[in-house]
Formats: sequence, C-alpha cells, structure tokens
Amino acid sequence: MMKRYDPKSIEPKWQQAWADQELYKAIDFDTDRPKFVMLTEFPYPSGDGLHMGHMREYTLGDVIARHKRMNGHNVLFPMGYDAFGLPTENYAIKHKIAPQVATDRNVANIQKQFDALGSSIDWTRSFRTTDPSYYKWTQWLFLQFFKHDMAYQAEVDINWCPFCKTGLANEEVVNGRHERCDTIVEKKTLNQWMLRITDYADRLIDGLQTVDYPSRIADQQINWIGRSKGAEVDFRLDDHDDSVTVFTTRPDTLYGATFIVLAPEHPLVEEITTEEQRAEVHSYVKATQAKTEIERQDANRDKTGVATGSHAINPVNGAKIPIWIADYVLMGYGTGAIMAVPAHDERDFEFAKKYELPIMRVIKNEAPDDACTHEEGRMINSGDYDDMPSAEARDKIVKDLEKKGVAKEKINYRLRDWIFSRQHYWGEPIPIIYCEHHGAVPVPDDQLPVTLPEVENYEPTDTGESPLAAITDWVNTTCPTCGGPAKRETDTMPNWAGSSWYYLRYYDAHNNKAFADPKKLEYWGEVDLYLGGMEHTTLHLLYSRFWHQFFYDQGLVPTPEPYHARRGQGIILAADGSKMSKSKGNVVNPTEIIEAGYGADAMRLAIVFLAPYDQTTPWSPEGVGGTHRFLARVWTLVHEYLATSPGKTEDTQLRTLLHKTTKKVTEDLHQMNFNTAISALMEMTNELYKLKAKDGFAAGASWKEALQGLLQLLAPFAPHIAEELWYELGNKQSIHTSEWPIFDETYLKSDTTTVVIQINGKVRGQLTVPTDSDETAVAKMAKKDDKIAEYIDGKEVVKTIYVANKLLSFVVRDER
RNA sequence: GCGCGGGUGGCGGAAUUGGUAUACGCGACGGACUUAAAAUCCGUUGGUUGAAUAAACCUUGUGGGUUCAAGUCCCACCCCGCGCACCA
Repeated sequence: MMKRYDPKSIEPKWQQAWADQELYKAIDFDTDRPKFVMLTEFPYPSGDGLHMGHMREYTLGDVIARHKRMNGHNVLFPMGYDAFGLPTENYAIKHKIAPQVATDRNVANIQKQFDALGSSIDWTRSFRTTDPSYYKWTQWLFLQFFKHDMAYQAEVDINWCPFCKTGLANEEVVNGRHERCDTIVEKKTLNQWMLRITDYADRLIDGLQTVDYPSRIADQQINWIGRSKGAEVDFRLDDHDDSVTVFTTRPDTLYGATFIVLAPEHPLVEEITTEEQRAEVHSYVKATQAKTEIERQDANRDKTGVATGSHAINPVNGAKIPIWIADYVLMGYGTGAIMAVPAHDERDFEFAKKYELPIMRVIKNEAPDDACTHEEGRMINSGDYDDMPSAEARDKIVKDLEKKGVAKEKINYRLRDWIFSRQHYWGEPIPIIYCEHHGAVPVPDDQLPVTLPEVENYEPTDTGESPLAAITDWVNTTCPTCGGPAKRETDTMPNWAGSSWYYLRYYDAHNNKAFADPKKLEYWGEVDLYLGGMEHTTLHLLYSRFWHQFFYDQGLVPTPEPYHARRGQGIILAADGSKMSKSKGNVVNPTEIIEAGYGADAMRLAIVFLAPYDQTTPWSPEGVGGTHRFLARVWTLVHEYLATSPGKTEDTQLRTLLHKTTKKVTEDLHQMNFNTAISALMEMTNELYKLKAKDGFAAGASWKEALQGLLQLLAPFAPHIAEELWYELGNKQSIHTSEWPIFDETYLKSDTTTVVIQINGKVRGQLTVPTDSDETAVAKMAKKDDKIAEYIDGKEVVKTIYVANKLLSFVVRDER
C-alpha cells in the first residue's frame, strides 16, 4: 500500500530540520556569491496573528528568496516585529496587563504561525522595535535629526484623534478620519516635535528616477509631495502701509486678478477689516473654526466668504481690487492668500458669480468668451503682454516683476513637515531633556536608551499630555549640560519611527556599539527587493526614504536610497469581493487552512496561483483544494516511479518537456509571474501522466531527470514536499541548496510543429509538419488537404503569408 | 476634477514582436470505484443552429478604423477599482 500525501507528516519534520541545519543563514562578507537582500514588511504583533495579507507577502518573498538561493546568491531574508503602537496599548489597557507582556504574548503566537509556513527566514537577525537594544538606536538616530536642526518644536494646529487621544501626522488622516480607527479628527494646537521632511521634498521626487519602483507607486509619492512651480507676488494694500503676498502657479493671469482672497486665519485679517465689516468678518471666522476638516475640505460645498472692506493694488496694472476672506483658501498652503482670477480658475469663477465680482478674461483660446478656462492661449487685456502665448508670458511677467522687487519664483509643496510627537505610553520616548537655562538638551549618547518606565496606568489623557507626564520621578531629572534640575520630554515617537530604519538593523542586528557596523552596511548595501503593501506608499515607504536620505547626507549609510526595487502586493478580498474585516466576520485565516490538513505547501501554492501577485483579487476557498490535489498528483507520480523498476532508456519527449517547463518557470520567476509558473508546473505534471499512461516508466533515465527537475522547479513554491520527494529519489543534500536547473535551447524544439492554415484570415485547418519546414513545402501540403483545397479550388490565391512553425495564410478571391 | 490600473467563459485568470482567444485551476455535468458518502480516477464543459466528438456562424466593455490577420495597434466613448483632491 502506497503512502498517501499527508502534509502533516512531512512539513513539521522539514521545518525542524532546516532550522537545525541553519540552512537559510545569510553570511556577512561572503565574497564567493552575489548578495541579495529580500525584504518584506515586518508584521505588527497584534492579537489577531497573521492574516491573508501577511500570508501573501511572506510567501512571495520566500519564493523569491528560495529561487535566488538556488541561483547561487547569498540571500538575506530577515524578519522582525514592529511592536510599538496603539493596538497593543489598547489591548494592554483592556486586559489590564503591561504592553510589554501583551507584546510577548502576541509575538509568541505569531512566531508559531510563522514557523508553520515553512519560510526560509534567517531568524538569527530578528528583533522587535520595542527592544531597548533596538530603540536605543531609534533614539540615537532621532538625535542626529535634532543635532542638524532637522527635528524642531513648534506650536502647531494638528490633527487630533479624540478616540485614540493623540496627535497625528497628515499621512495618517484619510478623508478627515484617523486611518486606524475611522474617528473624525479634530484640530488642536499643541507644541509638537516636527521633522523637516519638506527639506527633502525635491530629493524624494528626484530620487525616484534612480530606483526601480512601479509607476503607480512612484506617481503616488510624487502626487503626495505635490510640487508646484509658481510665483509669490506682493499686492500693496490701498489704505494700509502694508502688503499681502499671494502664491500663484499662473502669473500669466495676473491682469485678470479681480479680487484677493485670504484664508480666514490669515494674520492680516484683523488689521485690514474695516469697521463696517468687522461684525460680519468675526462671525465668519468663528463659523470657520467650528467646522470639521471634513466639512471644510468638501470641494462640492457652496463657496462662502465675506469682504473685509479693504482693497489691494494689482502690481501689473495698478487696479484697485477688493480683499475678501473665504474658507476655500487654506492657511496651510502657500501664503494663505490668493489672487482670484475668475476667468481662468473654476473656484474663483464660482465665487465671483455668487458674490457678483468682476470677471475678466486675459487669455484668448477656443473656450467661449464668457466661460472659465485654465487652458493655454494668447494674452489679451494684458498691456504689453498682449498677443504673447500664455506659457511664455508666465515667465516673462515674473521676471519683470522681480526686477521691481514685488515678485519672486517659488516652488510650493503639498507635503507638510512630519508631526512626530504622540501623546501615548507605548512608543519610543523622545530623548530630550528640558533645562531652565539650556532649553531642549539631547540626552547624551552614553545615557541612551531612555527606557520606558514601568507604570500603573497606560491610559492616554484628554489634555494632550502623555501619560508619562504623571510619572514624576521619571520626568524629573538633571540637565546633562549644567546638572541643574530639568524635566524629560514626555511625548513618544509615532509607530512609524521604528520602521523607518529597521532594514539597516538586519545587517547587524546585535550591535550595541552602533546602529550597524559601516562595513556590514557597505557589504549588504541597498535592499535589492522590497515587497510590501500599497497602503504604505505615502506613509512608511516615504518616511523611510526620507530618513535614509538624511542618513546618507550625514555619511551614516553608503547608498542614497534604501531600496533598489519596490513591489506592492495586491489585497486579497473575501470571496464575495468585499474587504475582509473582523466586523464583517468574513476573515479567512491561513493558519486554520493549513491546520485543516491542506498543509503549508498547498496554501502557499493557492495564494501564489490565485492571480498576479500585484492584483487585488477575491479569495477562492476551493483553490487550496485544487493545489492540494496537484501536489498529491506529484506525490503519487514520484511514488509510482519509485515502486516500479524503471527501464534505462532515454526519451526526447520527456527531455523537451522538462526544458520547456524550466524555461517557462525560470522566466516567469524573473518577471514575478508566479501564477503562470504554477500553471506551467501543472501542465508538465499532466503531460507526465499522459506519457506514463502511454509508455509507463520504460525510459527510466529520462524519467528520473524529469521528476527531479520538476521538484526543483517546484521547490521555491512548495518547499516541504519538494524536499521530501527529493530525498526519496536518493539525493543526499537539501533540494534548497541544489542548483537551479538550466534549460538548453537545443532541447526545446520538438521534431514536429503544428502550423495553422488560414484562408482570408480565418482558421480552416492545421497541419503537423517537421519543425522549421519552409513555405513551399508547407503550402504544397496544405493544398493537398481536402478541406483547404475546397476553399481554394476555383479561386485565385493573391497572397500567401508564412510564419515559420506558426501559420500559413492564403488570401484568395473569386476568379473572374 | 487630476494621476494610475483595469474591463476576456458560471468564477479566479492565460495569451512573446499583431499570428489557433478562453492555457492552468475552480465550479458544474456524465461515468468508474463504493452498501453509501467522502476521497480518488476517466470524460465533457464560451455561445447559437445542429442528431453529431459533421459543419457553419458569433464572441475579449461600446462604436469606428488600420491589416491577409486585432484581446493586442489607432480614434472616440462607456463602466469599474485605487490614490490625491477647494493645494490656488
């Protein structure tokens, strides 16, 4: 009785064996093999454990890592835990345990799940961002920002999540809601630590040219940074000895500026508002402040505004134009003031119509005269610039105004500086001490890390103060500079801090003298391939590029960019096409499927076979049954081969099949077309069954070659069964250290080929001909074919097209 | 509105430079095995007409075009997903 394929009896065995042999350990300074760093995003150890998204990401990463290893690379495929942050803190508060304890628990749980996947991760380099030995260096790196004036404090209006009770970065607010908990954010003015990411706006855009990111990722980052070139123009006030500066990307429309609009928060508002308008302006400003971000940013809302009663002078033509305030102008972008050109800007147009303000067309183009158009054209009503193409006038006007000192070129960014303070316990303490005499003083290196004190109460407060503020014996300290009484910073870092540099730590995970040895940083260099979620494009991915670019400027890292190539895996949806979510109860747990008896190999295959890796696609619950069946067929075939006494002859069909499949799988792996690689393996298996049915295992030598080849091609995807059968076939070394099969072009051609015969573009038949037959031979055969002859007889063949080994096409027409 | 993807059987999805559309898998149907079921194996499976595993016609979101030949190239349009969005 033959053994049945039973993943449970082979998978844990090999997982243990691989760990014991340290099969996947990356070697520092290995000069014999090219290095390859395969990075996937590290998980957050929440109580829910690994979900389908993790499964997809880590399986893909593992497939690539295993393939690279078999191709002779020194592969670093590491993993760690990103463990600071709100979910753990909330869990800890709810269960009345310390976040440290909650993290231990969750990590242990996830580690068990990880072990069951059969990943080739080098666990010797693992760490958690919450390890003091790790966050010591997160703090040290923060201080590098501080020492170079890249971290600063400012009293700013920030987005505040009233549910999580913390300030947020702009990147964490989606449609006016906190991306984690969906609570509508509020504005709060707090003294915050900020990082000058805007200093790197250009570098973050330009650096994209030197890396290999898909355009949707690069475009999204460029979009988010939002660089726009324009000019700042000063408008003198008519009745005050002052001026207002506006930002515009269309200085060519300056002659069409018929009013000015200030943001309600603009500092000039109070000064310029006339007595008659004061009451109205005040109530408008108050009403604006009462609005939520969602209300304020709704572009479909009717525009509202109030005149200040004051006027400004247009520097190009001396026109006296009214100054209004309106909440569609944002204080946080540009100068908080705009020149309104209703003829050439939709928003200004809408506003002008509503309040009956003048509209003046200054560019002539195909749009009707009374329409609003932002298209280019020729200048009109613009003095000396009349008749000039608008694109040309755009630069000329600024240059001319620059000479008069009332304008200058200016580039603005949508990107804002990164709000870096969080009013929570479970994060890295910001290593700053406040001294009455010396202000904000960095904690000296030899006193790092500033560890989190153990406390009774982790609950965040409503006041905007971190719970750490209540731990007075921790807060009160001495000034490192003068030794006088001083207080610690009580805010912590956002959970994005630890993940902004973690890849570098894998290069030297246990170093306590530096965040990593420069020689190791030099050896491993850029991450070769970084796989992660699309949702991190403008969060983690952008943040970590910023940190890295800054480190590069400080000489701390050897490469200008952290990641050579980035790929984003698609989301796996529930079977009905909706998002998997706990609240909907439609979450599919990969670990449960593995444990149900399908095994990790079938699960890995199912996920990779489902769709192209970067495509969002619904989970198909029956798919894993299909891949399990496929693996069982491979299992059975090998065992049938072993149970017979195979002959010794060779067979060219088997060899061609193997080399064709090797070519296909190899190319698919390079292009990350994993789903079609699996289908090629399935096709090969189906073919092998057909050949076996026909001739049995007579051609034993070729069979062994074909089966071993099949297992090697399968090894990156289904490592356990490949290893088991590989040993059963008599091999003495792991399949995962074997050399990836190479294909030989000379074996790819079979003796005969099928050529399709077309008449007037329609397929009318096919012929099996010797490979590489020439046109005349094939045409002759085709014409002998009864069916083809029927189509040709009595007609004139006007043209014949022949594509070798593919098709022969006759163009015929009736003879007259 | 702007940017980026995408629309192919009942479903997930295949289709080098334009060259047999629907590979592979799922599901479904029929059969074998079984007391029965599960598992497994074999066969069928885009649509219409047809007794047919004869033949013909139709079919890759819609409408045009180029070509011997179009899922693929060109023009116009419709729909879906993702990201950004009163950013001047």
